[in-house]
Amino acid sequence: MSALRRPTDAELAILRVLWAAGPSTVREVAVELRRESAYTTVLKLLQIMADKGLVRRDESARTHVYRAARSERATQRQLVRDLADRAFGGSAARLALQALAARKASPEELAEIRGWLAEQEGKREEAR
Amino acid sequence: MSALRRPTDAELAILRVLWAAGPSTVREVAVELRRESAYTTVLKLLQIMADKGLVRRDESARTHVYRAARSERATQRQLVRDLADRAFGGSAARLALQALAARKASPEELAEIRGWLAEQEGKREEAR
DNA sequence: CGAAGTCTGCGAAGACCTTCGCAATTCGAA
DNA sequence: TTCGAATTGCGAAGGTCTTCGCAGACTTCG
Repeated sequence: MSALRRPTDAELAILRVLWAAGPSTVREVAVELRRESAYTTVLKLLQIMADKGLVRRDESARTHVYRAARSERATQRQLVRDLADRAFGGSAARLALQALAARKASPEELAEIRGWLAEQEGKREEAR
Repeated sequence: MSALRRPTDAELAILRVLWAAGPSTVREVAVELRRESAYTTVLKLLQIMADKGLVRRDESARTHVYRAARSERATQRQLVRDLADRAFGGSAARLALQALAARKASPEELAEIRGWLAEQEGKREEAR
């Protein structure tokens, strides 16, 4: 149970399915990834992920049901922190700036960022 | 020469040294990473990285000198895009927001973000 | 009941990553 | 020139990741 390691690529692909679809059987996940992986590959990965603690397994029925152990949010944060440490000297803000420069943001996303900035302003006001 | 793969952890650690120190010998890199890797490990990694095209090797002297093939900026962008694709549905802006939420930004960094937002405003004005 | 289909567990193969010891070569100093 | 130190190249070992075939158990349906 090495809970601290970041999910691998294949694991993340499976987690994405689980986050989007909720608790799922092996078959459901495999169907969602059909072009990418054979059924037994998905099964094996889910078993390994259960060992690692990345997913929880409900074995009450013959056909097991898996769900993500951590939320998409929490996992994203972990990945962001990890990347910030490995490639941005620990600065998540510099990572954010590179992200903004790397790809165009939609107007909605820009609005969200503006909102977040305004929130920070508010906090600074309070702190005076 | 599989130029498209992202650098591994150990490779990134070496690249960080090369970006910070400029072109360096194996020994210089190894000294910088002394607690983490033996000399021959660094050597082997640099050789592999040269094969992959991650670093360039100057062999004109007996002691070879290595330098990063791509800038820190460009590599950061690649990593950000990669993470956006793997964990944020391709949206770099959502990645940026998670990054901002994940760790406190310094006032300077906040100012940079404000500046970037202002720049976006300018572009939208022009587009009218 | 019996056949066909589905599911899990097992094990193994191949790819990559990271590590490092050892041998051969070269350089520099005594 | 000869010896010791430094450097490169080689190859192998051990780990993880990803893949999948196959066997055995269970279910369903005719």
